[in-house]
Amino acid sequence: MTDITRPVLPPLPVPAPQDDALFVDSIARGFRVLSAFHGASGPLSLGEIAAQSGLTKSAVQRIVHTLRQQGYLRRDPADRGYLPGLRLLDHALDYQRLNPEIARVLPVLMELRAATGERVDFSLRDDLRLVYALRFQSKRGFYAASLIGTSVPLYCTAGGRAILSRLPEDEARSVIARSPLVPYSSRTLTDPAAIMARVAEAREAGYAIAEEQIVAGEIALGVPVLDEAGHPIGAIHVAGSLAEWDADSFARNFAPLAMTAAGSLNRG
Amino acid sequence: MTDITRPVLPPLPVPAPQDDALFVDSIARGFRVLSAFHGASGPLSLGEIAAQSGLTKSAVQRIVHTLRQQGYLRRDPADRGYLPGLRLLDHALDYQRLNPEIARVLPVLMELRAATGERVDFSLRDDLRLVYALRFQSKRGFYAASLIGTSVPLYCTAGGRAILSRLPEDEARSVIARSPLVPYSSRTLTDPAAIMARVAEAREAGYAIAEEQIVAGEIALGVPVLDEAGHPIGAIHVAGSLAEWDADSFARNFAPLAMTAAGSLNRG
DNA sequence: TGCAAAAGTATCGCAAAGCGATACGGTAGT
DNA sequence: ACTACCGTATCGCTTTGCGATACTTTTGCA
Repeated sequence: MTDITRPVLPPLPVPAPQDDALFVDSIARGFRVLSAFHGASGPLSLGEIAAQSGLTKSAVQRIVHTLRQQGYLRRDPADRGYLPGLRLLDHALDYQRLNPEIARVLPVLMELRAATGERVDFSLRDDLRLVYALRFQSKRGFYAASLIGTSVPLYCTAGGRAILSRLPEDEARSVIARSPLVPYSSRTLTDPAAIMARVAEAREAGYAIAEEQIVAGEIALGVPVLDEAGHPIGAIHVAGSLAEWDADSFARNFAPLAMTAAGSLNRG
Repeated sequence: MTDITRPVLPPLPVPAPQDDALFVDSIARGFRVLSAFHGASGPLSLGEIAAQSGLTKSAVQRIVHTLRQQGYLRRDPADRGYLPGLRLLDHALDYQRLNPEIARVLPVLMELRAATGERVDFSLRDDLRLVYALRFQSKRGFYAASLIGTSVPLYCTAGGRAILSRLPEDEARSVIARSPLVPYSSRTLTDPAAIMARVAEAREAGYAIAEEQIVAGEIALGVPVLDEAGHPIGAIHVAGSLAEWDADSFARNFAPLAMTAAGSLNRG
């Protein structure tokens, strides 16, 4: 089984600290502290947090104190450093509950799960990455990576390419240019031209297929989900195992279902 | 299907703003703003956030500005007020990844899911409530309430009673006394003595059974998960439908499996 | 066993940073 | 057209959080 404590994806596309303005609110500092854990694979000490977040140990001390009071941070049970706290889940729940896109997609995704029998999920775009927002597992499988909030890059995922295929050509190129093109598996495409070729195929077909771009043995089919204006905001995935399917049969079986599902969203 | 935008549970046991000290960091203010959404069932305007959080509109304005920059808040796509932002999921993921209890429980829970074929989940105690941290659905069912971060009270859930059964008697009483004893369904027990009686049964049996305490038609079995010191920190649930099971057969089938699972954790 | 390194806690004064009041432009809904 | 109300902007005052320093405790290694 995969180790969930370790970020599955090597360099994890950091979601741009939002460069808009330079001025640093102390609220932002609080989140800098929490964000220090994005790269962590275990409890963090005050010093480590300070190093990661670029803040003084003093500042971190005070902030950690507050965050602990509020339940957003806690000590490691074994008393080695600090860990993210339970209260963070409350906010994640609010996000899921109140997000209109998720509410719209949920029933359709459930139907798709029933129709395909495979793992299906819905993820939302955040600039260069795709963040899993809903996931329904299939009967058995890689539960390990099934956590909400996991994110994957656009350039090497089926859903990501499906999204790129609905962006203006130059914007798609820009996404790829700005992405760190690291190979996650031996078959990950890292050549911009090759990626754009796949994107073009996806534009034509209306869906994208990705074989083992992230995880060995996995095949995924992605279709874009659009907002009212027709801009891609996320993607629906159907994911299966290469032990049971080859690309052609997978697409033949599931592409129509997935596209119907997405279609009902996009004009419904 | 249930409407996920509305908090399923009426008064939602607010997780105690942590009264420890009165001094209010501005970081805490930031979270006050985010927490305003806990009671919301749609986008919130600046004024509504101000009202909910007890802050000035000016303060809220500034805080919201920062939170938006950082991606923790965003405007409603339909341009009516604000909604929680995607970045919140990043932190929820960190919580799940780095939490040692979750890492410990995950494989056991997967096994239990396979062995039972029913919905199983793991939740962590936060004072008076139980917060869902991991959930594996069964083939079909109430996906609606399946979101991570959902919380339920201790006094009327199988897992909650399982936890109470491992607390010192007076502490269990205190939990019940401090809980708002509202009936979620027509069969919810709200009499402290009756609840304690169930807790005593659970202490004896090693597991707790709850029929329709929260959701009509649902039966749940809960076993406590302990830390090294033997204190209950959470619970494992197996949940099924009363259409397929009665309490006795449900317990006969799943109590041994669930207790074995928890047992392997508690002394492993 | 004992020493060194590092972690967590505490204190305190300065100045930066956020708050509150007030005011303005835009958008609905009446 | 008028009236709320929402979001945005501006600007002093002073609250509030930061940084430097220092102390106690725990960890890890010799």
